[in-house]
Amino acid sequence: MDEQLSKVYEPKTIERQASELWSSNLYFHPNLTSDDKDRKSYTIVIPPPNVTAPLHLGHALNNTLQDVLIRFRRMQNYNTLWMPGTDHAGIATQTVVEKRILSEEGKRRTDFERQEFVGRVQAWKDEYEACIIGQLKAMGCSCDWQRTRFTMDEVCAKAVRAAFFKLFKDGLIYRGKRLVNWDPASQTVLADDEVEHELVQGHFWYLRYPLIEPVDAAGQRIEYVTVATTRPETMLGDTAVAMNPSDKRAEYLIGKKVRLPIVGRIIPIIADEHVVLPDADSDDEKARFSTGFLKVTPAHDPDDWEIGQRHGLQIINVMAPDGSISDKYGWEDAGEPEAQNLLDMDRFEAREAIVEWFRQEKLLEEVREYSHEVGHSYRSHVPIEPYLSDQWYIAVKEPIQHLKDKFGDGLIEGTNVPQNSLAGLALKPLLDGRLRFIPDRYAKTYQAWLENLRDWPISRQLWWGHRIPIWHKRVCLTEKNWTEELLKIVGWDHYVDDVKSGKDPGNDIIRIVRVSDRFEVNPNEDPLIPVVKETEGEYDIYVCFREEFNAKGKIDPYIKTLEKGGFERDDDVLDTWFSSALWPFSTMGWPEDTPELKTFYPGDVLCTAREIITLWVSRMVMMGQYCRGDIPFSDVYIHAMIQDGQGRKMSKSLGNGIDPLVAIDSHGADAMRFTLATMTTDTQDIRMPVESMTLPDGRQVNTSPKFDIGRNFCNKLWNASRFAMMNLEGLNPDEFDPDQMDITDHWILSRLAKTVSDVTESLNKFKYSEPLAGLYRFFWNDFCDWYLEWAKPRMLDEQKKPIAQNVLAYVLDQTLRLLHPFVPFITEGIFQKLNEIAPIRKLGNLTDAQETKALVVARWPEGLDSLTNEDAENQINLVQAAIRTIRDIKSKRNIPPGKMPVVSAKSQQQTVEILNANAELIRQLAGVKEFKAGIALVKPANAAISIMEDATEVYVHDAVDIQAERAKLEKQKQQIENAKKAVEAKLSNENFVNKAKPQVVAQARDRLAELSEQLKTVEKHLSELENSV
RNA sequence: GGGCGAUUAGCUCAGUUGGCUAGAGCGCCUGCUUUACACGCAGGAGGCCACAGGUUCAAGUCCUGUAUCGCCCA
Repeated sequence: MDEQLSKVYEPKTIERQASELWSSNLYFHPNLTSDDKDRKSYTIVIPPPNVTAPLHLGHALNNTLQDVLIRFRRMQNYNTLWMPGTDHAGIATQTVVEKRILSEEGKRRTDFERQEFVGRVQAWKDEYEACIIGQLKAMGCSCDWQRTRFTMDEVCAKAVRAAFFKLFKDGLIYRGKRLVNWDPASQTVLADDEVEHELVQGHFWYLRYPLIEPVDAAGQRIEYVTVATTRPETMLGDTAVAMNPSDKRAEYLIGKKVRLPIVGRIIPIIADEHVVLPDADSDDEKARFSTGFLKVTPAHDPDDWEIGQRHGLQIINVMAPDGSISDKYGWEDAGEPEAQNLLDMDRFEAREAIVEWFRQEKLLEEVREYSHEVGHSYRSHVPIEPYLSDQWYIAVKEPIQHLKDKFGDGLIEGTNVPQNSLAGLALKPLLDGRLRFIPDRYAKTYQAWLENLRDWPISRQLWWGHRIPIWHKRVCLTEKNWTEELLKIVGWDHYVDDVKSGKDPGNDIIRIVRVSDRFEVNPNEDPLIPVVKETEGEYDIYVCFREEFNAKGKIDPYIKTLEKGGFERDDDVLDTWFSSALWPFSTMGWPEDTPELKTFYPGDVLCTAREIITLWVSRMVMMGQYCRGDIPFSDVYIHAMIQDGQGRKMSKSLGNGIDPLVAIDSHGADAMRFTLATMTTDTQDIRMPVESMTLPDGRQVNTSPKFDIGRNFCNKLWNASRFAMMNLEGLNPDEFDPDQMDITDHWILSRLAKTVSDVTESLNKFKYSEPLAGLYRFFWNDFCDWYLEWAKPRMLDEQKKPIAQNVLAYVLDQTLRLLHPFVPFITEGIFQKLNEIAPIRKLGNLTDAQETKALVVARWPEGLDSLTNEDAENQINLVQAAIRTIRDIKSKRNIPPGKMPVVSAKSQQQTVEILNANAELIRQLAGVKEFKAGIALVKPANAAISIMEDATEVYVHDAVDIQAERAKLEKQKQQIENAKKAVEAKLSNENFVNKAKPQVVAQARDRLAELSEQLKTVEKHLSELENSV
């Protein structure tokens, strides 16, 4: 046996063997046959990792925690599904591929055909998907690999089209002109939560705008107004100057006009409450920097946009999509030579030039230092530009009429969120308690986000992603041509008929929108919009197809006809979160009502990091409710973020990240999992000191000494099991007789029983560190340090051996089961060997570890309560205390471990009985020749003494050292007196005695008695020492 | 600017509803080739629980404020 198992645990082999066992038996692949009908299901859907890059340590944590949960539930006989897969991560992946192609081939995206470029990204995706799945497998994730999905595979794409159609049909998707967060570098729009705010050292520039005519204000002549701005380049698009109506100067200036420098545009001074009044002493920084005059640039600032809307101001966009100054995107009065000079300059270059111009013209009044938050693209990291752009939006606060019956209507109390709006569908379950966050403080983040949610822009100017399933044509409809034009749209006449007759429109949804005012033609009311002279103009026609129509294969000829008629498919793709939102059910085959959906939806847990709460969790709940009518999971577990030893985020740029595969190589997958799980408490951050090391192949990589914790544990588990199995040869369950169990058997079974219930309870509460700490204590400090040591001589005794063997096998079996969710490989490996050596682990009628071929599907321990034994635990506690006391004396007196002194102890009757009954256990582990306790024993003159907590006196014979003895007793006396004083003070306080809980008072009294007894004993021996000198 | 969190042994962290004589692992010190394990065994040292007030018989734990650090969101 010991030949087969090496002394040091070597993870590689065991990891490979266990993986093969699991995958060849499809243990992670739940089948949907009828015999599983009665089992409760348990579902976790993986938050799909990005295919942008390999997994980092944060993913390792995230997936370890999910795997612990799913393995725990699988062992509890739930029908478990852990759905794996990856996310296409539109902008991120496209960006990395673009970068790679640029650096390796010097080509840009636009040098490729769209299909060709997408193919290149696809190749990247294939590479990284394989890498990621490999990493997950290496970590031991028990995902259902047969059902692995990708957000852009056909199963998910179908769901995306179906969901889009549903939203479009319900009128929740619309096209809008808005200021968006524009990333000029990647030239795409970003959602609010993709904008990172960074503190930037900038300036406030004070620019003078001359009035057309000077104004007399209370005898003072005003020739110009001064605006303060942090972004002078936007002044080219100014269409007003605003001031607060309560400003003293307002009465003279409102309604007057200024000439915009450089451009020469004449713009009005308007009144708006939004403008901050200047106040040099204010706590409000804005007031300190304000001049009272605000330049208004509706096309380049969100606040100004609002002001523009309120006052009907002109909207002038002065930039090209790449952030350079341009007169081709809405700026029509750029005729002045000064303005012409600025064209094609980058926005920051233009800033310099404009400031310089003002300086030259003596219109620059002042420049002040100012640090402020500036939004940056989370991808390209350039400052975002508020940019006017046409985008598709989802109306998130629009009530959805046909969901009124199911979800109710009207506003959710205390909010402006309608119950039957998408935001409402996500918020309500939280308020109803059906959706839970763990730790629950995160519920607040979720709630606040939903309550303040604005419409969700879903279009992205990318090539990598789900292309928006809309065909569009802009036509000029006139009184004369409109009938003919509309009839060109295949099916428009049938469509109108269907809608009018109340039938569900069949294969498509068609929307016609007048460009000038966004008026939408309603086929119900205006079946064939009679276009008259006043309504002539440009119209946008949008067509979206029903997914079932697509499925029937009828769509292609239809589209051909459309395209012949001048329709084009929208170029943009959907926001990545759109497909992520569908992930909990798109992976299971929605919109079909598949067996998977019936069995595993709604799921149970989403396990993720806190920045995902808004991006992902909320949208999954929203779309789960909307598409499938139920929440996708009831528990959202939010885990910590891993930081390096200095509390910094792990990142590529800092080079402080740890590759999970490196951790697995250096310490083993189980060790990594153990460490990650043991560090997982309710906190927001985990600090993981990072150390650089050189691999045998010369690579310089990062790892963490923290993984030693896990490795040491695995090594201990390995060796204890190895030792146990060396002693289990020939085990015969029939030779077990419960009456012959000794106290250590009763004790370890009692400790096991408690550990089982503690671990189970903790896991039910999503605790990780707690159950692992409990298991650590049980396995290492109880089982290894004491039980195994006491069992050694029993294994040499033919009488006692069968009992010890059976208990040992059983306890080891149960321990492996409890540890399995945390350290699956090593436990499975040991379990397989245990099955060979001791196939049946049962203790007569007491308990039975059900047989099973593999630990991964073994039953979770339960129902061991009858094995708890307080008497055995109390006795062993006392025995252990006595052993520690003796060991301490031996150590202090420099008695070599091999030397076996005679030891006696004096105590009260009950203790004496316990000590004598277990004298053999004490002799064994304290290393003494003889042990005897008595109530009236006298300390031999040459004995060293130690006084235990309960005042038991322990005498180690032939070991006296008067000096040391006295010092020790004096020190102990001091300690006891201090403790005694504190308790006495407590007890002499009437309020304490009267007000504290009775058991607390009783406890204090007991303590006092104990301390008095100890003190008496210590003093007695001190005085004896004095006398003996 | 809004929200959340952290501050306990040299380091990384536990410490449930106040009852603490404040724990663990690593590190440190002393001893040990004790036939499972030196990735180990035995023993030990080490803490005004960030600071200042308050509530309470009792505060690491509850409240208020201050300081430092971090994260999320706008």
